[in-house]
Amino acid sequence: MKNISLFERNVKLDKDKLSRKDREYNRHRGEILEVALDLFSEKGLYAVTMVDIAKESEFSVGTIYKFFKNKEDVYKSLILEKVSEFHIILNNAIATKETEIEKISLWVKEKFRIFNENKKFMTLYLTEAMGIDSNVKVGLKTEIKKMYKDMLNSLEHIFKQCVQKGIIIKEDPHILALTLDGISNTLFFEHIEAPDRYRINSELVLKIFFNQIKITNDLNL
Amino acid sequence: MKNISLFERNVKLDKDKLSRKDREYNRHRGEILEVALDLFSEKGLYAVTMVDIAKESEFSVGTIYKFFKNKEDVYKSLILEKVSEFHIILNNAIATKETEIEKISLWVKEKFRIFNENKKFMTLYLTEAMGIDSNVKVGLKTEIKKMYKDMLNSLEHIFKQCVQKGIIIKEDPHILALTLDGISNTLFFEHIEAPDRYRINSELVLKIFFNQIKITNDLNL
Amino acid sequence: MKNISLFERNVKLDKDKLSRKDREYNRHRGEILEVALDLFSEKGLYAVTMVDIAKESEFSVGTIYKFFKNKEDVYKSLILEKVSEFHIILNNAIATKETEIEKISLWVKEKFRIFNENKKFMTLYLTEAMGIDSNVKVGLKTEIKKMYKDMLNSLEHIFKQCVQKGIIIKEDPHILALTLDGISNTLFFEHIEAPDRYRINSELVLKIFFNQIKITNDLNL
Amino acid sequence: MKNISLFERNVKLDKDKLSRKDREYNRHRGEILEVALDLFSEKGLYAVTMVDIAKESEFSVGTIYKFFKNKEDVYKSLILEKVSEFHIILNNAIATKETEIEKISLWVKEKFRIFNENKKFMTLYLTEAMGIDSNVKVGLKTEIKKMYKDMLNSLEHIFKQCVQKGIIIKEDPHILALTLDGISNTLFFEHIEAPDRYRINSELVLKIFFNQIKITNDLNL
DNA sequence: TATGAATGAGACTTCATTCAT
DNA sequence: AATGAATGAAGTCTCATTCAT
Repeated sequence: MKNISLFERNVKLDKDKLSRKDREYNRHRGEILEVALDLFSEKGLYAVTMVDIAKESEFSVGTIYKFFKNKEDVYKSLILEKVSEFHIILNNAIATKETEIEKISLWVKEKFRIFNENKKFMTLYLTEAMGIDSNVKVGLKTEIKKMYKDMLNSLEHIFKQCVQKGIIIKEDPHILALTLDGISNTLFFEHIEAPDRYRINSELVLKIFFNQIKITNDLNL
Repeated sequence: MKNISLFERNVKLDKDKLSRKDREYNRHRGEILEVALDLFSEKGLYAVTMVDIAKESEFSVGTIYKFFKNKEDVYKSLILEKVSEFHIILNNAIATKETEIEKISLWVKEKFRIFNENKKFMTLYLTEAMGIDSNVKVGLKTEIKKMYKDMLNSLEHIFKQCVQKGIIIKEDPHILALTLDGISNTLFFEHIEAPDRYRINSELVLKIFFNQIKITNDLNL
Repeated sequence: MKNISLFERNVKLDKDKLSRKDREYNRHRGEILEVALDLFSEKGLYAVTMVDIAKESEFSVGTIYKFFKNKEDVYKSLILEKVSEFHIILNNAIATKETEIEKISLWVKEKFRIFNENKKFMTLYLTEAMGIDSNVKVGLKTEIKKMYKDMLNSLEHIFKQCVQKGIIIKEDPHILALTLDGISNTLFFEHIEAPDRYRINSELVLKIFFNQIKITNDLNL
Repeated sequence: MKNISLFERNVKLDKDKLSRKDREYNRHRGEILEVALDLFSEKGLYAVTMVDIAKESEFSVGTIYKFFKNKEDVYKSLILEKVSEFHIILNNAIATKETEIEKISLWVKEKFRIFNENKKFMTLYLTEAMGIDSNVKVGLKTEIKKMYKDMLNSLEHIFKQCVQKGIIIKEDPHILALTLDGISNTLFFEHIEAPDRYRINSELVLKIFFNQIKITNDLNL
């Protein structure tokens, strides 16, 4: 059991004054999700049993069911709450800056930070975002896709403005947003798996994305 | 049931002269894998039962177990055999061309073709490649990662030569290979999900990868 | 929550001078049983949880256990106390009248009143009286049967006297008592389920029971 | 395990030529229902576990689920199939005879036979017919009530003709049908519980039902 | 050889009951 | 004294796997 729970913190932030009961409730719920994250990210939804979660969280099985409707609900809550939080952070990053380039730059920086601070979770998330929908019977993927689309839209909007301002090449903003997201996912993922092998960070991603790969102009593609 | 099985073909290629028995065996095995691909890619490993596979393939459950040791074995065989095939195709693509740029270009072209011809499978594959290790109890991910690394190494080797020849910017070849793989995965995946919305193809990926994104040089990243 | 509880009243009758504490105790106990009756008669013993009873009665689960040893005890108390009350009423009915016919007549009248005033309960009761013994693990049925037998004995005794006095045909008084009970249960039950369709009341039951069904005497049975 | 299964027999009667497989299926299904009847009639729906049924029927739990969707399905199948059969027998009894009195007479005779040959079942049936609907979540009672109403309608129809022909007193035929059903249920039920104490049989029920109870005409009801 | 009925371990889930606060 | 959070035993149900035919 971890002492500090990311999930708990999030819940607590929303409401300032909570009764002791409510604070306990949030703390316990957070502890369960924390444990569930560890287990799910290590073994996947189906290889983790409710008894596993109970044992690891030092609650009884019955108690888990006081907080969550069923196993799927644990999984979905875990993912959706955290993804939602991430997308808010990324959208905020975009909002706080003036110029388009600064926005994009901060977006990548924040994303790198999120990857680093939530290594376990990111594997789970990316798997779910790509994967077969029916990992969870009722549309976890659908909900994630929707959130992902929203997030990508914000990025897309910025690229649109970049193109209009003539800062970057004329290319479909959606494609550009996808590209930046794809590059950052791939490189940050590599960073998570082997943090010390390559000097991967947000600067590298931006450099790769914005710099020319080619030097000569006569590449015959 | 499809009449033609990709899986069957692969097996047949290995051995030239096969008895009718063996040919039948290979055809049956391929039919089962074909059905399994349909089911797994639609519902995931855990939502598909052996009875499902039996019914859909019009074999009995017992017969499935004549071909595969257990359910895991069906899943692993399905993925590993196909991935192996893909990587061979991609490596061949690299081998047949003279110049580095041609190699890379064909590599992307072939990858695009593979994505298009194996839409169902690619989702499954990318999920497994990213995902939780123990989707299958013993290390499917490990084996896939190994094959992925081999494939990436070949690509990396080409970039190394590109850098040496001064064709492209000085950047770690591994990072460059990852980047090209990441961009192509992301865009081809989008193409699979919404084939008609954006004009995604291998040319686009190459263009994005090799062209400069930025126009002005004074981006303050 | 009903304000007035039948159960409370019964308990209070037994003891004349009760402290405020005891009076409260009885009132609370009655309120719980009242709620339990509603729930059990609607959904049956197994579909009602202690939490249901607690919520509906606005007591805590722990408090319910202060009044009753366990869930079975709630159910048994509910049924036995009410059945006991009914049988007392019916026996009193018999005792207050002079002639046998008046006794029987009042017995049926009172039974009709009881059915009408306790529609929910009667379903529960008749189910238990007929039903499987182990609805409640230890012999609720046995206890009910004993009370039922006592009640029927009183009726039987009257029929015995009727037969002796030559008022009615010579038939085993037990059979006659059963018959009257059976007819009244069946018709009153129908009355409960569809109160307005047929003019069922105590007079009808008496008329049916005492009148000849046949007109001609040459029925070939 | 009983060797002979009432349930099996019924199924077999319907279709003359069945494959060995189908015959085995029907026999096994019948054996399970036979065991289930024993257990349910003794302990009730909720006190019997699927493991009980499995052990007693000498099948595995999984096998029970091959034949029945769930525990409720075992219970419902058990009751509905048998009740249906009974009602067919009773309706046939009515159809085969000429005069109304003969019809009624045979109806009661057949009912007595059914009670005697299905002692265990009748308790279960009558409980279910009266009881709380939610013994089985989805409307077993509703289905039973419908069948009961159909059966009673046939009886009612005969009484209507009796009244028209002036054979019996003018009374609502529905009430008369209910009365006969009520008397027979009550007395036959007593017979089941204590077969040797009273000479209860179909003749007695008919005699009670058709004979005058009273002798003098000056009963003051 | 092919079949698919049967198995039973093991998962999920519920809820009567307890007991620390 | 009253509460209701926590417990965990026990039930339902699934499905990979086996094996008699």
